[in-house]
Amino acid sequence: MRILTEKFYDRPTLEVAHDLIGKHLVRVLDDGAKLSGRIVETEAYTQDDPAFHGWGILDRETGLLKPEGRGRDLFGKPGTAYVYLTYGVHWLMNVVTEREGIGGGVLLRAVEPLEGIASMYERRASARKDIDLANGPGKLAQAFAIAEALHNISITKPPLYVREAGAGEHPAVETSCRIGITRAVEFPWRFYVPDNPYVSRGVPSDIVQARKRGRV
DNA sequence: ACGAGGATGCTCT
DNA sequence: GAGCATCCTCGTG
Repeated sequence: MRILTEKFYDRPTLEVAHDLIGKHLVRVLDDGAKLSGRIVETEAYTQDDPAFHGWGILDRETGLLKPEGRGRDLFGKPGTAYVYLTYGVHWLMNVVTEREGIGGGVLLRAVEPLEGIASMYERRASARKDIDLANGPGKLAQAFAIAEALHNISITKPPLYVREAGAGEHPAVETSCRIGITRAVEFPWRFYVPDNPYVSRGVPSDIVQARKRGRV
């Protein structure tokens, strides 16, 4: 099955986020063991998006990029990994999108494990069922041994890449607002496979905020 | 079934 | 010093 090339990621971020659903994320460990999973949930982040890590990198007056800052690498080459630590505890993985110089990223939020499941359980101590292995962005990274060392590497070849799915694997895709954010909560930029049990249990942030308001 | 709270370190629209 | 693109555990029903 074909590996997605740089060209796939060199497109509008929302299209990439949508089209990644159903594809297979593949990780080859140092010992050669292969892990894979079907992508069932993604989120898009663009340079015109206040929730984007690179939001402050682009100077809106001059159009120039600041040289420093965490989100700088989101303006780099499409098809590279953007891996960062959140809450001081969990690694999260994005795929860089859009041509070099334009900011964009797709957060991989959940996969349905396919290969290397026993290996995933070794790193996911609290997982009781396959569903718990990678149904969230932090869990996914842990199951697939994705951390700082893979930041900024190309994801068009081992040890990390995405491949086409088999014929007939074209799941339905639904959208919602994104999960776990406080800015631009109304952007409907989360993509997921409806009724798939491997999708994360998170509640979209627009709903979370509406509930909060209702309680006051 | 929820909901609350803690962990833990990096970044700073 | 606050705020995280989160996850886990331990309460109460």
